[in-house]
Amino acid sequence: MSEHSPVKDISTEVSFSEYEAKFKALADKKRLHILHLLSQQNSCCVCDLSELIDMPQSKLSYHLKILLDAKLIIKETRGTWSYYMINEAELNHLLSPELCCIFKPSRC
Amino acid sequence: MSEHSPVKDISTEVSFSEYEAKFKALADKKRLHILHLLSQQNSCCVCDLSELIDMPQSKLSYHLKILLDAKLIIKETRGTWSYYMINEAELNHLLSPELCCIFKPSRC
DNA sequence: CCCTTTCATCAAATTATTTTGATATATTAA
DNA sequence: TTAATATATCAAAATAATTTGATGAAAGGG
Repeated sequence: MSEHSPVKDISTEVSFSEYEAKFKALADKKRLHILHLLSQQNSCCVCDLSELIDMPQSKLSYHLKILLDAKLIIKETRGTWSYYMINEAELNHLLSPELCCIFKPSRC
Repeated sequence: MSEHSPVKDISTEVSFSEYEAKFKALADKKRLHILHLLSQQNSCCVCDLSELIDMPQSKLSYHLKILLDAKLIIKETRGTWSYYMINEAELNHLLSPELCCIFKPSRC
């Protein structure tokens, strides 16, 4: 690695950690399914999603938190309801245009 | 999910499994580092990579296998040496152009 | 043939992630 | 106020992924 400056190495390190978290969030069939469902509605509350995906609420909340922490989805609270929606800008930054049909709301 | 045909559901299922494996392979700092290093050489053998990344050979082989199984890298055997290189087509299909500077050989 | 190098694979130990069921908080409705 | 609903979080159990050190196979050199 002799041709790299320390500064570049540090910033690359930081990127690796950041992307690790985002790819980790994507690295699960159930979460890909959640993203797919969210991409088909404008926004969706936990209880509706729980029925759609046939998953107990605590399990779903666990997975939503992982997606939220990775900033792949956005949360909006109204009363006791939590509405989740796709963070399209973030997915655009991360994924190829070819993947948009599966994981992003705006169709190809 | 009433508005979807079974066929579409099945193919989406298949996609989810396929992408799960690929994102799982990307979901690790060490493997991102390996991809980054490979993207800076045309190809690299395990022993050289092991020194570059300062990682014991068996551990490195474990991670290379995960990347190889996900088809994110390509392996070429010559004698006792195994040379690994980035599978650029696959990464292009998967990742956004913005990520190319970090994980793909051809610079932006 | 024997020795060395390169690499893959294995089993055991360790560590991380996920699932489950229970509980807690906040909001709304009666 | 009481009851019901929506959601988050917790701790324990269950699963899955990673690390480690050892072993073995294949190739090449002397």
